[in-house]
Amino acid sequence: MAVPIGSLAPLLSDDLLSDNLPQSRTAPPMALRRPETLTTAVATYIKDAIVRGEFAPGARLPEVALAAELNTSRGTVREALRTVADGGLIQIIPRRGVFVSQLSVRATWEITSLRALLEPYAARLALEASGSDPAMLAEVKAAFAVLREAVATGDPSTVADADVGFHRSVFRRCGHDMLLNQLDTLQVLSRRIVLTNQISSADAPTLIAQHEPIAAAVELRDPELLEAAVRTHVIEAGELLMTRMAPLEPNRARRSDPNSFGLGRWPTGATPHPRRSSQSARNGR
Amino acid sequence: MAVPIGSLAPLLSDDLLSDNLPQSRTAPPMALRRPETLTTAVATYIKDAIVRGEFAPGARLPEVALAAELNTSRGTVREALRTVADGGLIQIIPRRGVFVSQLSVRATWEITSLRALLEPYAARLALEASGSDPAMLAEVKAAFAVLREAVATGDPSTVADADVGFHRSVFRRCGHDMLLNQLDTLQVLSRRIVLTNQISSADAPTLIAQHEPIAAAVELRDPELLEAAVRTHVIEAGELLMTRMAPLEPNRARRSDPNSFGLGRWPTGATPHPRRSSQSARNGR
DNA sequence: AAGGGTCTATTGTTGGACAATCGACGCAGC
DNA sequence: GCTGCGTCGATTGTCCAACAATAGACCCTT
Repeated sequence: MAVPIGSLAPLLSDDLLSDNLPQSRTAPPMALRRPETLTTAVATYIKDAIVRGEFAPGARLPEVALAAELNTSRGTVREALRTVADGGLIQIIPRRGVFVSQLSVRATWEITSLRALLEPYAARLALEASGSDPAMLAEVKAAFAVLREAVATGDPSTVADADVGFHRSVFRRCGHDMLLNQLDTLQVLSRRIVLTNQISSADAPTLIAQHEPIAAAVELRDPELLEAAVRTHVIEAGELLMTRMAPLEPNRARRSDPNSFGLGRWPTGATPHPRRSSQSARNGR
Repeated sequence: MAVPIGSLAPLLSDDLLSDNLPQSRTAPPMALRRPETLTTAVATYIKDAIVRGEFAPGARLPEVALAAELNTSRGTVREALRTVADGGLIQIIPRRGVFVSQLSVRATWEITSLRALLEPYAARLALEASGSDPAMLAEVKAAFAVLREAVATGDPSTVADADVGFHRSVFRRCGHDMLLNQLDTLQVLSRRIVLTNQISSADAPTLIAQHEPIAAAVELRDPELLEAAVRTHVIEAGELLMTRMAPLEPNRARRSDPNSFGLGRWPTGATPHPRRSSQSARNGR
């Protein structure tokens, strides 16, 4: 009974729960303090499972089944679900249940445009905040290396992780908590879309090529150039995804305004890398 | 007993709950369908109470007290709290409780910079989507009128509401759900900050003056001008708030980088209201 | 095949219960 | 007097068992 949700049980019931039981006497390893609460653990687990593609878009997540699989109470699962819902990964419909959110072209556009707006700014803040500290550059370079490696392996999941890692290395030090949260959330959503629309190994060169300018801009310590590079990449990647998934989405066509979103509606680049060239600037894209 | 949280009880126990009880036989007014669930009601109530200033920043919100005041179970309150937490109004610290989030200068900077980034874009999308439809302009004008009126009354709360209303009228039709959500959330946060840092009636003229260009840009149907106007206003308003609250925040000074955020770190305007003459056309894209 | 009625699975919500933890209080020792 | 260490209380985290309400599926009738 209980809809087979996936291979959830083994992980939680054995690892997390045991970590949650009797250990109050055994000199709590201060370093390993678990800031987590069971609810948190469940939430991140569900989140991961979704991102990992364990649940198809539109799939339903019944509370009882989850609770059973995870060996927790319904209440805990409910709380966890509300938490996950903020990330946009699932959708809670009042008396009908929670569903893994769909990956529509429109959603992709929304996510991409948001990223195209936020990420360049964050990157610039990070670079400016870094000053002459080489830490950021080192991190970006390392992330880039990881990305190359990942691409070499060809494993989509590994590539996706590396991609996320690279981007994060660029904006991580932005010193803007809200912004960072936003971007992390958006990236999770992006990653999920990327993974479900298999990036063929044919895209590998493109992938590397697109990231190149970003790393370069960091190396040059040119905030404006970095901004432009990040924006360009985010938009191009988004467009690739959208064009690739468009044919797979037949319905949705009868929208009053067919291309009210569609390609092209991107944020105009802040500082269209202005001086640096008289005005190639114009179309950040 | 039970920490007196505020005048919560009267509203919920009498209004919302009654709406939640027996009415299944009385031909459910389809129009008035309550998409709400008790949890939702509690959540919005708490949210409103905070925004209304009923709870001071840093105040604690004990679950039991809330549950008692609202005549609901702890579970429901907990769920509601998790929901409210996403908005950033409260902060849940794992085994310590939930607290009304602080209104620091830094938080103000984060909120403002985010708005300065998102709102202009949203406004532009809305304007472009509106095409020649006069609906948007009408709405903006109406909202502006309401704002003038509100300023005339001098009631801070009314003014704040009118301000929020005006802004929303400008970006509401952006056709970008995520963006809209973001902005609504940010606006709630902004509003709270504005209200706690009493905008004296002396600011009235400034307030009106700052909104003027926005309405004008909408009337001219000039997306770039609108973008610039919105960005300028958001930033100026934010700076006003920050300078006003800075002196009240003595600590926080010993940050390694005192003005790692202070004024000036704003997103460079896409088109820092530069020309508008020669080639604004360009963005027809 | 359409309409309507019933049934069932799931969600929303409650109440009570217990362990774990954080912070406060108060006591002892320097 | 101040610092450090147990105790205690209040609050949170988590579970359980139960019930009403609802949405959707199923089945029956016409």
